[in-house]
Amino acid sequence: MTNTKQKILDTAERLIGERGYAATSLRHIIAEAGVNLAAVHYHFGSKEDLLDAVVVRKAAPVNAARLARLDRIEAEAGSGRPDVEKVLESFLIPTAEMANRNPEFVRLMGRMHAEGLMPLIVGKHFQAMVLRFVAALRRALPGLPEEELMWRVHFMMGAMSQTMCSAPIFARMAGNPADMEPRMRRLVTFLGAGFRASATAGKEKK
Amino acid sequence: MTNTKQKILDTAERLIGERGYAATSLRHIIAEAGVNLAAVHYHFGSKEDLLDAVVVRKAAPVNAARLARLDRIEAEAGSGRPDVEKVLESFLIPTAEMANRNPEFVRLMGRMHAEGLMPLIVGKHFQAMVLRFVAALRRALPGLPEEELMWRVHFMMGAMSQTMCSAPIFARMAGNPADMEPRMRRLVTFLGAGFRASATAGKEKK
DNA sequence: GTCTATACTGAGATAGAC
DNA sequence: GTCTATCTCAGTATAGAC
Repeated sequence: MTNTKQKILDTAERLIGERGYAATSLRHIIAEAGVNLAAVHYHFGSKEDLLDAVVVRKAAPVNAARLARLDRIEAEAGSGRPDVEKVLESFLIPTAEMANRNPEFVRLMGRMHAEGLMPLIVGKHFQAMVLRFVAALRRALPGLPEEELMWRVHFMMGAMSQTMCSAPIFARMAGNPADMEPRMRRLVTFLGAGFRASATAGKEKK
Repeated sequence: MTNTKQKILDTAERLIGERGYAATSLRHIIAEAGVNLAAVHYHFGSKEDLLDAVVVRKAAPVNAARLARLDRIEAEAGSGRPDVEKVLESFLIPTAEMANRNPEFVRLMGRMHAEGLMPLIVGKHFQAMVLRFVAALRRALPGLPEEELMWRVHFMMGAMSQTMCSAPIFARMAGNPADMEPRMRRLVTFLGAGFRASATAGKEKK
């Protein structure tokens, strides 16, 4: 990778983490990086593709950790059912670990979520990993209808991305914003109970 | 309200619902509405304030329905504990009802969420209503520590806003995208179990 | 009070010279 | 690979007509 490309990535990561994607202009980035405006389009094609490169560089290690944990849990379960909470932990805890090692990661992910850019990025790069987790949850909850499972995964994704960003309204109780582990553990408890709920509990009342 | 102001609101609502906020320029809106560019800034001040006016016009009836349901539930409960699921329903079902009567509402709210604009709007106009729901949940779950309750409300908000927009990845299972009632009922079941979960279940394992 | 015409600043993107 | 110059389009601000 050329020096110019590296400088653009590093500067973009820092500025987007600090100010957000929409509020960070390419001109601001290139001024701080000391490179030319056209170099961004030469190396990345567009502002959106630059963001993509920045996010992938941060998120790839997290996804690797997630899959490693999931591999271990599935090996332990053998042909039996994996534990729902353990599967959820393998998905959520690596985020917290990455956040503790690399606080900018949280800021960047929080920004992406706050600006509604996560679905775009997730769809491009994380879909395969998510499908593996859905399969693990399916084995953990064999009685749950497939459609119900998919909706609950949907709910989980919403709660998770909300939790990864410290929305201003909740900032006062966030404690150390970079220490995501406690809140991720709360989330595992919450989601675990939701996933275990009987699918028909709310529908038989009619 | 003047005719010009009305036309701007109607056109902005339609175009933003179709294309999103960022992708809809003021020039596009005023061209379709047949009004002058400066009229937008005269009546609304800025593009963001225009969005605000559009959203409030749609969301005010939903909030009124939510509070009416909550009033009824709290009256029924008297001095006892309200039912968690009923409180959640009073928050979630009016959204589905509005969606069935007025499909553009869902599209607009989905766009707002997808572009990360909900926290901004919620903070401005819905905060008081949310606080009433938090109070109702607190009475419904007297054993739950306050901090845990606040995090679970946080999780709920994430799952709900995710559910209100049909993310492309889930579009295939959305059925009629405007019929949100089934998915909101699934969400009530899921969240109800999460809220009822023991707060210490996930923390004693250490 | 309402609205129009017009100009200003800054954004992302691109063509072509080097 | 890199840079200069330029393009189009965005949101915003203001002066003044009705």
